[in-house]
Amino acid sequence: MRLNNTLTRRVEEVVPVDDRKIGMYSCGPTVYRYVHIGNLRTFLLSDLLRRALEFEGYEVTQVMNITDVGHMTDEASDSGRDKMDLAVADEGLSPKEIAQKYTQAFLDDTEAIGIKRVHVYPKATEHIPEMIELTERLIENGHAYEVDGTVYYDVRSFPEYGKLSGNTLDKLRAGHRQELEVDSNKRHPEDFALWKKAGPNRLMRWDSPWGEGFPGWHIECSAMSMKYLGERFDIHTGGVDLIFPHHEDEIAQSEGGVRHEVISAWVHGGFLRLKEQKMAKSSGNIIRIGDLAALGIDPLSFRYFTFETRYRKEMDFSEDALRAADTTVKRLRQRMAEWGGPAEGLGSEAKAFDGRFREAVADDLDMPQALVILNELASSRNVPDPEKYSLVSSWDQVLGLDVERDARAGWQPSDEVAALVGERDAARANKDFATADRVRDRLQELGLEVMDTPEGTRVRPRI
RNA sequence: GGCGGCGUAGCCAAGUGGCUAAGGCGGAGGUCUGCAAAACCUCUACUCAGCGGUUCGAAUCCGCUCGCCGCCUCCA
Repeated sequence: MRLNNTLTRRVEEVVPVDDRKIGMYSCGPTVYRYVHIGNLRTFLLSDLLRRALEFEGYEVTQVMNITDVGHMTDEASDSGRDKMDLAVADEGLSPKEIAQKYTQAFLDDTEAIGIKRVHVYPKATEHIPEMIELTERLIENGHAYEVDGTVYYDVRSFPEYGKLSGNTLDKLRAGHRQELEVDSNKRHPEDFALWKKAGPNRLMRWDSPWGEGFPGWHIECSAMSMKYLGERFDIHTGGVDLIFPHHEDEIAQSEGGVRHEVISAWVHGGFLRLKEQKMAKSSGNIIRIGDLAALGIDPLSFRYFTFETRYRKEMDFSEDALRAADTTVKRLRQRMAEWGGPAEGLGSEAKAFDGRFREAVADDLDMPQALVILNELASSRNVPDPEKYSLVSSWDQVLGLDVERDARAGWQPSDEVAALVGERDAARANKDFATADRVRDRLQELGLEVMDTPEGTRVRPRI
């Protein structure tokens, strides 16, 4: 497996820390609102990567945080409100109920698009002691300082700050965007909070060595990733927007805490744009996966849709393109049903296709290429149908499109349909085409595709 | 202001120095059919935002121009 590593800006071979095992951490959802299909594109990337690694025979342990502590609407000043608190106010539920509601919604949405459950979903609120412990360690190591109940990370104590995003301290200074309100307790404007003192109205608060407060945004990922995957692991995934500051700060915290490199490869997914813009929950420019059902689109077709563009490239969402993907997926399932079932073994042509498919997937998840190979196989005249079936069904370990659905279903006509088919065959035998056409219209009204074969009328559900 | 990305056919989108610029959807024609449908076959960018340059050779490298997007504040 070769992956584009944001840290080195190169495509590199994945070399696991531990032989054939891979530890992988994926930034998860904040559970005070629904996720949209833009978020899901990124979660799909982590699922695809996990499946691709397993396809290559790695034993993957995947961890995804559930962020159930709200972050501030305005991180730069104390005037911002906590997002979880806002949700609580809006919905009249407790923080715990809000978190439960949206965690379940998140799991339902990911399941609908074929995302496998990860191995551990640690919740931020259940790891406050670990975060406090790491914060203490950072203070001991000279990377952090406390002022009035808030603990800050001293970015100048970490010379490698900026290595992920390119936002090194001199660049940050040079490009200071505007007059952001600077917290006067910070030694330097670029310092960020590890632990924050709780204001009087704040709902979610915990005791700490520095008084009552709550964790900073980035510390949960450092604390929880190292708890479940160890202080040295392989891959971290997330959306491009997290590169800075979230992942940059996470590196400073983790490496400052353990004094060595923690994560080998950082993999970031590009945005899904809607109407030429980033899909943002705050602006309401969003579509949820549940909205697709109303369009008659299989949620798994969204999966296929995201495979048409390389994961790290920005892509545009359009209903036309999604419908095209939906048609392709449904046809593929139908062809699988036509191909019948798997073969005993594979011929050399089929093996060559398999090698090409695997190579594409291993090449930094080149799914656009993998889909080309899939299509070429489907229309190849040199590969027997059962071998096509075998290959596509094994590739579905990566694709996750439930390609065998139609083949498995073994659709059976109802008595009514069977009677109509008999009627039509009789009419055609008598060359009574007026009746035959009338019956065909009726079958089509029932949502069926009507095909004449040497064996007579054949029907199947229309896609 | 700093950091980064994109602009390829009606739509989505591969390709990042060299045979005729992938593939999907859509569209057109054909074979088959009583007519259809399905399936299969053929066609659908003399050209890669524009203008210069490097090169024997560029969609691919360099420069400029135009248009668009993201991060730098919560954010997939």
